[in-house]
Amino acid sequence: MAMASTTTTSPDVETAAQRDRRSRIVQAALALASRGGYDDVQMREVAERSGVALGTLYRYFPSKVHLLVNAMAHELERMSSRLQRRTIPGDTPSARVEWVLERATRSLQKDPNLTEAMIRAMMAADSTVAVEVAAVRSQMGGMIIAAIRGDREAHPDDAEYAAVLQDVWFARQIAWLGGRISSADVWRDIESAIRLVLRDHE
Amino acid sequence: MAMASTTTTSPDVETAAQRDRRSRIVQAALALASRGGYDDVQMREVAERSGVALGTLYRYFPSKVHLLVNAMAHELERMSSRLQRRTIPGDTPSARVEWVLERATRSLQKDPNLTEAMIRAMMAADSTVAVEVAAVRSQMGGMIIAAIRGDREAHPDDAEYAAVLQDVWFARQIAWLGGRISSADVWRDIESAIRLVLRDHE
DNA sequence: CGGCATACTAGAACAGGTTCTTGTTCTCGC
DNA sequence: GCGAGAACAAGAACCTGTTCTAGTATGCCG
Repeated sequence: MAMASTTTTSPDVETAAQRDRRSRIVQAALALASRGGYDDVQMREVAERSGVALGTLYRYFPSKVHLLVNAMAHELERMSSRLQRRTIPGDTPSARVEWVLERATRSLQKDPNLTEAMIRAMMAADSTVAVEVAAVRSQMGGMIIAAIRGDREAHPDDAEYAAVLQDVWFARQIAWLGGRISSADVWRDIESAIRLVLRDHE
Repeated sequence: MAMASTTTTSPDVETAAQRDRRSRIVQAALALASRGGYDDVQMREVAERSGVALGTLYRYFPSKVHLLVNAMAHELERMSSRLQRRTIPGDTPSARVEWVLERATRSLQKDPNLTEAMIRAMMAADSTVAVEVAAVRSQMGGMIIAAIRGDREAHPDDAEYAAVLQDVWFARQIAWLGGRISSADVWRDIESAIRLVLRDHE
């Protein structure tokens, strides 16, 4: 199954024009998501705004969910790379994880519509989006694990703690989207879960 | 805001025929969900099978999500009332919660299509479905809290533990739906979260 | 240059959730 | 029994995600 053949440029490699299109599409999606959330990201309008035909949009992103999960990965990547440029403050794993997750939560909730769009896409993801979803989770997991670890050496259970915290984090966001808890509750619940999960892991 | 007025029977109270329609609708939804999951529950077919007009279906359940979340509450209610009729085995909270959640998980996964339909509906629920979603969560939370407690007296943190475990439970179901983990992993992950969360609470 | 696959555009077409319209039936107070 | 309003049936209509069709442009290999 090596590189397929010789047609056009080799697969995987996009021309500059294509990178440009892809980027315009993601930007348009983010803008629309920010304006009115998940429902306001309408594929026809994304296509129009990014100056591509509807069919082309679907060539780049095979569904609305793919598009939005990709956009989320894009946003998390920015957040994560900003994080890696500094040392996480805090003397205990809980403190550091709280710092990181609070920052991420606040940063996302500054733009509730955008957050709603991304979280809903994550939830709606079926197995055809598994790869993209995995990218998002690994980005997020990486941030949490780094925070647990701090400057100490890795602990084998770190990944498990991170996974539970990530689950709670997503679940609380959903509860918030579902109007079941307030924006303030989101953070209170997450904080309490962090302490609960990391209580001995000082 | 007392009882509105005199028209028809008083609000809230359904006639026998209406209870019957509602029940037929839920049954039809469950049957279709069981046949092909969320996508196979098509409102036109639910209406047809339950012998009501599409408009009537929408009078009873204002959206597909409402319908399916209601169906889930319905199923959990059955499960919960079966549980209340016996003593939960196990000497520790972990053991009891494992017993309950494993039973619930297995019972649901016996019918993966149905489970998929219900979980997806839970995920898709926005604030207009808050009441129904709350019912599902409280049903589930009640089962977990009862298991934590066992025959001892209640502990103030029980609800918090139950909330985290429920979050993990839902999140793992989603991961499974999303094809990111296997059916076996679902249970393994939940079990490990139970032990993690309840480790001191013996 | 001549083919030829691929990418793209424009727009129609399809599918299923939701809404709306029109006419009928049921319920209840009088 | 009668009239008013709620509930219902039947089906058209609408909206948006997705797919399909026809035609055009582009890049590449011989």
